[in-house]
Amino acid sequence: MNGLPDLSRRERQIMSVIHRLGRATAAEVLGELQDPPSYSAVRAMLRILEEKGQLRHEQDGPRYVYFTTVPVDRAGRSALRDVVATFFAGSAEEAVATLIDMNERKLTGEELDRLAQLIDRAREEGR
Amino acid sequence: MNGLPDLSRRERQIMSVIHRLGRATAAEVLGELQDPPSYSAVRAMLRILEEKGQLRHEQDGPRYVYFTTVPVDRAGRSALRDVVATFFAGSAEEAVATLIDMNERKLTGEELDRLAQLIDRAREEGR
DNA sequence: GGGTGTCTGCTAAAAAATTAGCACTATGCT
DNA sequence: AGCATAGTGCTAATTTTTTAGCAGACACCC
Repeated sequence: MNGLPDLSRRERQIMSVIHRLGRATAAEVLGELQDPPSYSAVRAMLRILEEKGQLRHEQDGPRYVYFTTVPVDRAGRSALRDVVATFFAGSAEEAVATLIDMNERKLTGEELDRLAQLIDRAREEGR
Repeated sequence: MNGLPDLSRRERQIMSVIHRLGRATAAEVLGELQDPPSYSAVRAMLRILEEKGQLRHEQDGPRYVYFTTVPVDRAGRSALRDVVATFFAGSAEEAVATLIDMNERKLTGEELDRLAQLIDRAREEGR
């Protein structure tokens, strides 16, 4: 039922940071963490996440730059699927409605136009 | 940045189950878990989650029925906010588009109609 | 009445996560 | 050359999670 592999607390925090940033060094990850642990701790986590196949790294000069193995859009879908299943009784409609409601003031006219178009297209697909 | 309190792995699994079910006994939670630990383990988790203020319980005859302190819709919003921030660079539009895309075949005409209406209304609000 | 099943309370053990620290290398700078 | 800085590799210790197990209460059924 759960698409994401079971990660521990810090592991998830760190994955979240790297998904946000795209790529990141240990120092950068550290900088993003709210209750920063030691540099060492972060490096250890990165190493473990790499062992678990969640991350990979490239050498950039003297340092490692980490990036996720699963591309962000795929991970995003997976995360949405979980949220919908857990909190919205599997109803994508409810989730979308909530998202729109939450962001009413933030969504621009253009964005809303594009979404309207998207819905139109979905309606046609479903015939 | 993260709305949900930091829970451990099993703790999150269990919270997820209870959010799905609404209310649940230890046995019911156990039944929902994919790689079921012992009954005892589940009970311990429930107790800890209650200590942490995530759950509360009522007595139902001889047994405890647990439910979350944060209502599911509020927790759902929080979860969506996190997902949008982490995987969609903060763009609600992208998240909505992805949700619709993921569910094109699943969303009924009626659901799409309601969403279209919702978007119309949001457009009017934003003026 | 006695046995059986299902619950809680509690405590202790095992496993996993998380952190810290030291040694070593490369790089850049003066 | 010599020094400071910023990295990695590795190992060990600490802390938190996670699990198991036993004892007692309560209900139910034969």
